[in-house]
Amino acid sequence: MPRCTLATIAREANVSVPTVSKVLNGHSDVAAHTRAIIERLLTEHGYQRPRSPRRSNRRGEFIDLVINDLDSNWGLAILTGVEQVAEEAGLTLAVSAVHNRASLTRRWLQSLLSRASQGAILVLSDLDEAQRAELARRTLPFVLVDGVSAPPPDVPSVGATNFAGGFAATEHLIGLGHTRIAAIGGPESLLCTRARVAGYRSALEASGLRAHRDLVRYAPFHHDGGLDAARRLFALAEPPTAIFAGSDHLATGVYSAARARGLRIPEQCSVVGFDDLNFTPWMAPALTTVRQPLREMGVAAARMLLRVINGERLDSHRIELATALVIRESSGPRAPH
Amino acid sequence: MPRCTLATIAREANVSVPTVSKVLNGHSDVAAHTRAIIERLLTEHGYQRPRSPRRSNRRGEFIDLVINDLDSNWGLAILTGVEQVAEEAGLTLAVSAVHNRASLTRRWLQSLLSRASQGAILVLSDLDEAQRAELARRTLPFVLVDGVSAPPPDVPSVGATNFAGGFAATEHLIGLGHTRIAAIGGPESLLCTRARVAGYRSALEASGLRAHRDLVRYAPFHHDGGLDAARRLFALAEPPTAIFAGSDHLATGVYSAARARGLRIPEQCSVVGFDDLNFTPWMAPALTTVRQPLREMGVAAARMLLRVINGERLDSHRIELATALVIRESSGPRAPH
DNA sequence: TTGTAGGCGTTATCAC
DNA sequence: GTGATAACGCCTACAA
Repeated sequence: MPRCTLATIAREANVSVPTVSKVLNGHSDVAAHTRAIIERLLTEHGYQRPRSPRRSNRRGEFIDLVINDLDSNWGLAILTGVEQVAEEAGLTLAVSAVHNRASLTRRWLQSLLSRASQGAILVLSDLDEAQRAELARRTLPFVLVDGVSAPPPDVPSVGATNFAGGFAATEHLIGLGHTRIAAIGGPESLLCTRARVAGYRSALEASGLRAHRDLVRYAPFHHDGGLDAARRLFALAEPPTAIFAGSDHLATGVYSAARARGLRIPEQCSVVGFDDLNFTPWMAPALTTVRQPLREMGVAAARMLLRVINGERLDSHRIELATALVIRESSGPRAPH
Repeated sequence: MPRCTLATIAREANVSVPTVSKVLNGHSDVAAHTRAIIERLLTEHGYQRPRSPRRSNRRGEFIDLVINDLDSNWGLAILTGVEQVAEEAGLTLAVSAVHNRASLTRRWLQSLLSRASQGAILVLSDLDEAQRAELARRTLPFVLVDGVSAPPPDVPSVGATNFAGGFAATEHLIGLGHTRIAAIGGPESLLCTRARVAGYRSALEASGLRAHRDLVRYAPFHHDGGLDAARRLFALAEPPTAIFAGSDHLATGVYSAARARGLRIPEQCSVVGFDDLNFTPWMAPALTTVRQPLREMGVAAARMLLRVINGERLDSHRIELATALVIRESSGPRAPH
């Protein structure tokens, strides 16, 4: 059987070859109906582009940024970095949020395909196999930032040294004399959460301590998540004397829970956060936290994307930027009990 | 002689009517040579468009958001609101930052014109006369959010009740017994700053107090701006017992200055901020501030833009959303001195 | 009837 | 030559 070419598809779809080419390249001048038929045929035949890309499509001057959730000022720092690089490269940045909703992801992908985007950066959101295949057919490059799950080795991705961050935070607390140290991670499904908690466990084990099951919690990345988890921790028969929160927003919840229970930070409970968002120095007490270079992560992801777009080789498909413990006032020696 | 129509031109140029139409509307898919011929004929015949414009150019599916400075999480809330509306309307949102630089503004405008943007929302940034004219020629609508200067009456704009906010904040402090109340505004050139400070003055006057010159300062909207201004205020022979800061970020600077001088908030100095960003409840003490519905402002601006794009009439060219004083812990009665 | 948008084929061209 | 793509302009449908 001969290799499937555009001509094959065109014949079956009763259109001209250029029309198929247009669908493949996301041009807008194809009727939605026609496009659907052609896309189906392309999938059915498992069409593969020739490896050496043809005269490359220098059409739109866009790149896309998809952030799962724009509401947290977490994403802003990344956005800022991406915007800067896009601006320098003379590319327009299209921003969207998908709020963990599959329908929005599909919609975004659809709009991306019918536009002339050169590539996409996905933050804390992920695509399923079919969606990846669709992008691959179009040879639309994408880069993951803090992907949901471990990305396939051939997908470029950017992250922070979450494991090392979790380790450093916990080690710091151990060094202050704490032995009952709790962890509140973000959603358990997230790669970054798992790495941070793994770092936490590892630090405990390295000191001969054990992570008691009750002391590890998972909660959504916001104040109320932290509040709720910390409440339960404080209600334990043997409450922790220190808490490693997997994000600064979670840490604000821990503060609220401590305050509600009349616990003073750090005298009665030390707290360490993660992210180092810009308000942490002004919290009271100022939050000890693991700094994550979010803006730089955005810059790195955007530069990576540009390299892929320009057909340059990546030195590495995975970049992890260093985290650093920032010690402020919310962590202190364990109180003699 | 019959009136000159596109058909006349088309016949003479040996092209179809749609092709002439495309030249007239600046579409790109006409060869330069053909376009030149047609443009010459159009000029020679003195072609006039009919007065009632036909279905106008529904070109790209974009709208643009230009934020002067993305770095502050101030803009994030607005961005979120705009994104939501754009998504609902099936439009892609292009985001850029211009950092108060004229060159970047020019570049952005250039890219906007060469793209297929349907319109733009400008946040805390402004266009000069020529730039406005350029947009008008293309009939590209735009909406201002918190414009730099008072917008011309025919330009749609969205803001908050800054005057009322400044008034409420100051009245609150007066009610607590303060008489030496300082204000730290943002940059003096900004409309929102002037309105907030005017509200402050007005409240003082309404209570028979006077705004001493030394007690009104202007500083850039960030921590260090507030720190610097507050330092100078505390160094006065008669320092203020309360400070109204024109933004929450400025207020964080006031906190730092107070701490550095050993002043307790609110016992020795009350502080009121402006914006109610998401971290203010976790500051210590929790910041009393004037809430500004930033997200809703983004929504309102985007909806306004859509109406203009669709040729609908606006009920009003100026929308001001209400501010509200949120009393927390950073404001308290004047200490007996 | 005039003008416009969308859709798609024709042609030229390019890389192999 | 062959596969794929960019450029261009006509046809059709439709809106005023």
